[in-house]
Amino acid sequence: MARLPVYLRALTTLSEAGTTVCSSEDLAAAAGVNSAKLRKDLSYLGSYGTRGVGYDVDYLRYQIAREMGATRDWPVVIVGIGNLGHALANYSGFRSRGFRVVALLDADGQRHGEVVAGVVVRPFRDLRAIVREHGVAIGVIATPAASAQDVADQMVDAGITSILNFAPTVLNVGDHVAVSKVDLSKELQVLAYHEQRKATQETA
Amino acid sequence: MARLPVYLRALTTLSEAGTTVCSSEDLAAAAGVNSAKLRKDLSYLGSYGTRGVGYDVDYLRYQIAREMGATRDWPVVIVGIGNLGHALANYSGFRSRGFRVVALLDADGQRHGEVVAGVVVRPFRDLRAIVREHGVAIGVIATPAASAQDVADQMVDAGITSILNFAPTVLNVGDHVAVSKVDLSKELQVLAYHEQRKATQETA
DNA sequence: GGGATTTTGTTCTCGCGTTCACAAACTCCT
DNA sequence: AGGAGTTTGTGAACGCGAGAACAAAATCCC
Repeated sequence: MARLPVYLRALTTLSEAGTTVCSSEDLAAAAGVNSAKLRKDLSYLGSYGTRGVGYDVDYLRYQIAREMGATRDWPVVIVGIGNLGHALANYSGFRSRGFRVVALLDADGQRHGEVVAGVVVRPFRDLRAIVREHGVAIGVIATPAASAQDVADQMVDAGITSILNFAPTVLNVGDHVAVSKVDLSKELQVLAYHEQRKATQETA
Repeated sequence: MARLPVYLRALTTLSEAGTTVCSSEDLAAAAGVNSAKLRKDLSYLGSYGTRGVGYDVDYLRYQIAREMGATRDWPVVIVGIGNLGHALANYSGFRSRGFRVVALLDADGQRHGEVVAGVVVRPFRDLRAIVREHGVAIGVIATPAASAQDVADQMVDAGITSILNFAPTVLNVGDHVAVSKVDLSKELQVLAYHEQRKATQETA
C-alpha cells in the first residue's frame, strides 16, 4: 500500500516523542487519515495490535518496515545530474530510509568526474556494469523529457525493475517494471487550477 | 482535475510535432490514459471537439490552459533554500508553465544575500511584505519537517491560499487553504515495497 | 444528396476503496 | 471475580471513479 510510508513516518515521530503505545485514533490523526482505514491497512499485515490497548509503537514500526523492505539497504542509481539530480543525490531522506546512491550517471561528458554528495559522476554507458556489480533494482530518472524514454529502455535492459521518473513524460515499459512518476510542476499547476477556480467563482 | 496538466503537456508535444488535429484515441495514448476517460474529462470543460474529426490541438490546448489558469503568471515564494530549494528555484519547468519565483526565503541568516537563479535569498520574516507586494497566492515549503508547520501557519497568516509541501509532514491548515504534498522518499519506498513483495513471492 | 464511416459526448454498469458500525477481546477498577 | 470502559479487527453499506457501450453529429465518397 502507498500509505505505509506515511504510517511509518508517523510512528517514527511518535517514537521520538517518547510514545510507546498508541491507539489507531492517535496514529490516524498523526498520519492524516481515517482511523478505520488505518486499522484495515494494518490488519492486512497481520494482527499487531491489542484490543483495549492499542499498538506498540516500536513493534509496529518494525513490522511495517519489514513488510516494506525498509530493513535492508536498497542500492539506487540516479541518471541525469542537473539541478534536480544534484538535489536528489544530496537528499538525506533517501539515505536515512535505507536507500544508498551507488552511482550518478550522466550522458554529458562535461559532468563526468564531478563529485556530488561523495559520489563521482560517471558516463551513462556504465549503467549495465554498475547494475550488475551492485545488484541495483531501482533507478531514478532526472533527465530532460527528451531522453527519459531512452534512459528507461536501457535501465530495463540492464535489469532494473523499478523506476522513479522525474521527467515530465509517460514512460512505456514492460509490465514487469514498476514506474512511479513525480512531476514537480504538475502539482503547482493543480494548485493554480484551484486558485483559478476560486477567482472565477468570486466574479460570478 | 489532476489530469489536465498531463493533457496539456501531451498536446504541447503533439503541437511541436506538427499535429494540428488529433482524436481522443491519439491524445489518450500520448497522455497514457483511457480514451473514454479523456473524453469525459474534456467534456467537463465544454464541447471543444468535432464529431467525426477530433480535437484541434492548438485550440484545445488554449482552452485547457485557460481553464487551468496557465494563461496568466502565478507569483510563487519558496521557503527553505537547502538542496531541494536550490533545485526548485532553478527548475525551468516552473517558469515555462507560468510560475514566477518572486522570492526565496530562509530562516538561516547564513543564506541571506545569496543569489540563486537570479533571485536573492531574504529573511523569512519578509514573507508578509512580499506576499502583499506581489499578490502571492502560492507558497512552496522546502524546509525540514520540523519547521514546516510553522512556515505553513505563517504563510496562511500572510494570505497564501495554496501550499506545495515538500517536507515530510502532515500540515494542519484551514479548509480554505489547498495543500499539495510531494514526498520524494515516499515514492522510492513504494517502489522498494513492490521489490520486496516480488522477492518474498519468489522464495515462496 | 444520401449512405457509410469516423469520432465525440454521454449514459449505464461494474468494481474498488472508504467509511460506518458492531462484535470480539483486553484492561481497569471495585 | 465481574462489570464497565476501551480499542481492535472485520462485515456490510455507501459512494465515486473507471471503463464499456451506444446515440448524436460531422465528414467522406459515390
